[in-house]
Amino acid sequence: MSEEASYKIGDLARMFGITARAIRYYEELGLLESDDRDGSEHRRYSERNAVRIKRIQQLKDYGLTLAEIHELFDLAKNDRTGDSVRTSLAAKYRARLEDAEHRRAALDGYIEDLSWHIEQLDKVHDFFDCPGAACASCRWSDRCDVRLLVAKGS
Amino acid sequence: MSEEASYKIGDLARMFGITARAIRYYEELGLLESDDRDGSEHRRYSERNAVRIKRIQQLKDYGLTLAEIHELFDLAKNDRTGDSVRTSLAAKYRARLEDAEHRRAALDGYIEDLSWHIEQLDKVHDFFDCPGAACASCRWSDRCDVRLLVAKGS
DNA sequence: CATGAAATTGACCTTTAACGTAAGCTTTTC
DNA sequence: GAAAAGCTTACGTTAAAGGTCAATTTCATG
Repeated sequence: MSEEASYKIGDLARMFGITARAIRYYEELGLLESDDRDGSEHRRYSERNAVRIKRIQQLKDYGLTLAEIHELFDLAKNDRTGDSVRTSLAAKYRARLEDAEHRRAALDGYIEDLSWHIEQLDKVHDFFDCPGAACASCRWSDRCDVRLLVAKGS
Repeated sequence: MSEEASYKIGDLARMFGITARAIRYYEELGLLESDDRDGSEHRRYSERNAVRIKRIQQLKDYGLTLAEIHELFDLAKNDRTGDSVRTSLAAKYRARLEDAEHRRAALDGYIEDLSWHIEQLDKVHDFFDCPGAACASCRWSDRCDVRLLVAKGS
C-alpha cells in the first residue's frame, strides 16, 4: 500500500515460471498491459499487472484458453457500464454456462460408460462391434440405430 | 441376418456424411478394417464395419479424440484375454476414469464460477485485478496468494 | 470393349493454440 | 564499457483430423 512496486518483464517471468515471450504474447493478445512508464523502451509492471498474470494462470490451469480468458476480461471490463450492457452480459454468460453444462453432460456420459466397462470386465462382451438390435445384453442397443444403416444403404 | 451386406467406401461415406478420405484415415489409424474381399483392389465393407464407423462417430460426438477411441477399441479387443491382462486393463480404465473425473471437477469449478458471476452482475466488482487481501468482498481472496508475489519478488 | 464413374496410393496442405527460437539491435546496469 | 536484459520482427513448432491435388487403376455397364 505504501511503495509502488515496479517489475521488469524478467522479474515477472521468474516469479511465475514463464518466459518473457509469454508475457509479451499476453500483451499482444490484449490480456495484459504494461505501464510503459516515463517513455522508457522497456516495459514496466505494477503489482496490479502481476496479479493479472496470476489470474491468467489460474484460469489457464482451470482449463480455459487464452481466448476465453480474454473474453472474460473483456466482460469484466464492461461490467462497470449501464444496465443494457449488463443484460447482454448476462446473456453471454448464460450461453457459456449452457455450453459448459453440455460439455459436462458429455463427460458424465463418458465417466458412466467407463465405470460400467470397469464393472463389466468379467462379463466380457464385444460391444464395440455389436450392431445392437440382435444382441440382448448390448448396452449400446438404445444408441445404435441399425435401422438407420439399413434404411440409408441401397 | 440373412444377406451379407457389402458396401463400397463411397456408400459408407454417403451413409455417414463423411468423406472417403476420412474412412481411409480411420483405417490408417487402425480404427477400422476393410474386408478386402476376394483380393479385389477396392475396399469392401460389411455391416460390422459400418457399425464400427457409427461407434467412431458416437464417441467422437461425445468429445473423444480418435486416439482415445483407438485406445478404447484396443482395450475392448484385449477384453477377451485372461485374468492377468484383465486386471491391468482395469487399472488402465481406472486411470482414464480418474482423469475424466479430474476434468469434470475443473468443469464444475468453471460452472460454479460462471453461475456466481451471473448472480453477481449487479454487485459489480473488479475482481480480475484485485490483489485479494486488501479487498474484503473479493471472492478470489482465498485463491490469490499475494504473499507469493511479495515473497518471490526481489 | 470402350468409357465414365469411383477407388487407389502418396504426398503435401490446412487450421488453431500457445508460445519457442533466432537475429540483429538498443538499453540498462554494474 | 561490457555484460545482461530487453526490444521488435518474423518464422518455426506440435498435434488433430482430415482436405486437396495428382496421376493411375479398377469397376460397372451399354
